[in-house]
Amino acid sequence: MADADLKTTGNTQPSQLQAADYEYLATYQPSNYERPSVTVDIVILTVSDQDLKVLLVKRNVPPYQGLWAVPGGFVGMQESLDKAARRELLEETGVANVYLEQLYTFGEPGRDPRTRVITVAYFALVEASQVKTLRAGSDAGEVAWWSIYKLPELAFDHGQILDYTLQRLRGKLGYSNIAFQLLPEKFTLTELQRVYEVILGEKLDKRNFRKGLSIRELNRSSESSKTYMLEELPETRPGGNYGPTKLFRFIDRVERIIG
Amino acid sequence: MADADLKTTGNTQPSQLQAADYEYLATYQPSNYERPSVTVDIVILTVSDQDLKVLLVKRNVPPYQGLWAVPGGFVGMQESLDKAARRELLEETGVANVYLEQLYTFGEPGRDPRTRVITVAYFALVEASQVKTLRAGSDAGEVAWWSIYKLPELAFDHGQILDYTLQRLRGKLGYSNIAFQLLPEKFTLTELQRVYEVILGEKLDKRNFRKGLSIRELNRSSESSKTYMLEELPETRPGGNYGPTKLFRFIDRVERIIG
DNA sequence: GTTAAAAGTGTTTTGCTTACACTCGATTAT
DNA sequence: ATAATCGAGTGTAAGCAAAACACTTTTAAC
Repeated sequence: MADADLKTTGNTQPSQLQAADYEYLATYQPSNYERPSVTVDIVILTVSDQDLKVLLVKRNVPPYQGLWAVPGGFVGMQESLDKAARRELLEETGVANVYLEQLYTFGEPGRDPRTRVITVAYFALVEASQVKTLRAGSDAGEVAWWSIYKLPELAFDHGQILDYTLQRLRGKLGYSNIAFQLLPEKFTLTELQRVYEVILGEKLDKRNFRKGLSIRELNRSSESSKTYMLEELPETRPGGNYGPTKLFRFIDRVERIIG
Repeated sequence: MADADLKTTGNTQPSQLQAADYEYLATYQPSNYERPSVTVDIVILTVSDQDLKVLLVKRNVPPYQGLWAVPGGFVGMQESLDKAARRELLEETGVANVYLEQLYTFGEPGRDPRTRVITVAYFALVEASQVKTLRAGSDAGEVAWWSIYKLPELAFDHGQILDYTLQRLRGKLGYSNIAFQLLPEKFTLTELQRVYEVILGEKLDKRNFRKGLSIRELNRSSESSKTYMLEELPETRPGGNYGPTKLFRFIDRVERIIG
């Protein structure tokens, strides 16, 4: 083996062009080849009513008029893909600074009957409470949250996009803290467990679930060396007709944002 | 939770357009908005000389003339992304029917100094022995295999693409059979272990490694109910100045191909 | 004060992961 | 022909993580 302890290549984009490059650029004319359109589609997910919900818009123009679709739009010529995705997200839900991740790029010819459209699909995780107003874009009528397990008929290949999203999300639950993106700042452990259950589609054991969490408890704050995921808060939330429940906070609120 | 035992949505693209769609399509004219160029870049990986190698081409035209790059090319208007990737792969290496997977889409404005280029990156895994001839494309000079751990200076954001590839590949080693794509039909267990070691960048324990494999052994072929990953073959390969080594075969050679 | 509803809390068993060292078989050199 | 070399091949014990499993506590409503 070449070098046993190398982990990644660590390369970044060279910032300097060479002399010949400038010469060439001066004479470069964008060619007149036909080009596909490029869009971003955003699968916006939230957890509410003990269910995993996705934001869909009802198309009020052809093609697929009357069917529901994942919101999306064209990528601007000066706009990165991530930026385009954030812009669409903001336009639809009014939220910014939420978790956003590129999912997959769908580019079958014929996926849009009008013309060649390649779409870079993203998914976003938002807290239900953050979303105030749902605004429809120009070619959309209603906007609504649908259970990802009980979807209406979908336009384009958006059913496939949602399948893929659910697969990715389930996969990431196991080795990341992604679930916290779907909860408010303060939450109970039961609420956290519900998020996992709703995404995985199965009930989990309460005691085993809690064993897996690394929690910094209130009293013994001595061992400050360890790295915890959750922090117990001094506050509690009154239960309805039962006892109060402890509140927790996710410690590392960094890395919420990409792009 | 809405429905506990649902696993995925199971949606597929609706095949029928509606009456209004045809009406609309008849009058549809592709708009004159400016569009980005879309390319595919293929990270072609192989294992040889106990190292993980990537195929690079030396650019003989600007920009980044003289630097090395991952092979790639434009996506045809009637061509799916997977097809375009396979075409590029065939053009460079002469191989078909190998493992190919979409990696990520890179679309920062400015990643190509000429014009806006969005590239859908793929990676391919090939056996070293399958690749006969390396053919350079039109804007490339030399073609060569480089150790992914000792790379030359790279054009565009291709260093980032290779970083990402290695990350994905390492991740997939744990929960998939992807390593078999890098080996010939028949191989020894030590050869298999070398593939894992070269990708992970660390030595593995021989006995523990073998414990993790599920092998159908030659003699006790009674328990046919279990599902094995490897099959012991009656043949052996003569060792150099040591004893013969057993040969194995990967049982489920399906799913080699996507797209 | 009895009931209802959800919170909170440990132990045991089982399986997986890790660490670790010698013998076997064939070839090569003396 | 004998010894040295090289990699193949093989098992066990300890530690750790995962899974199964049930009762008590707290508050509000009646």
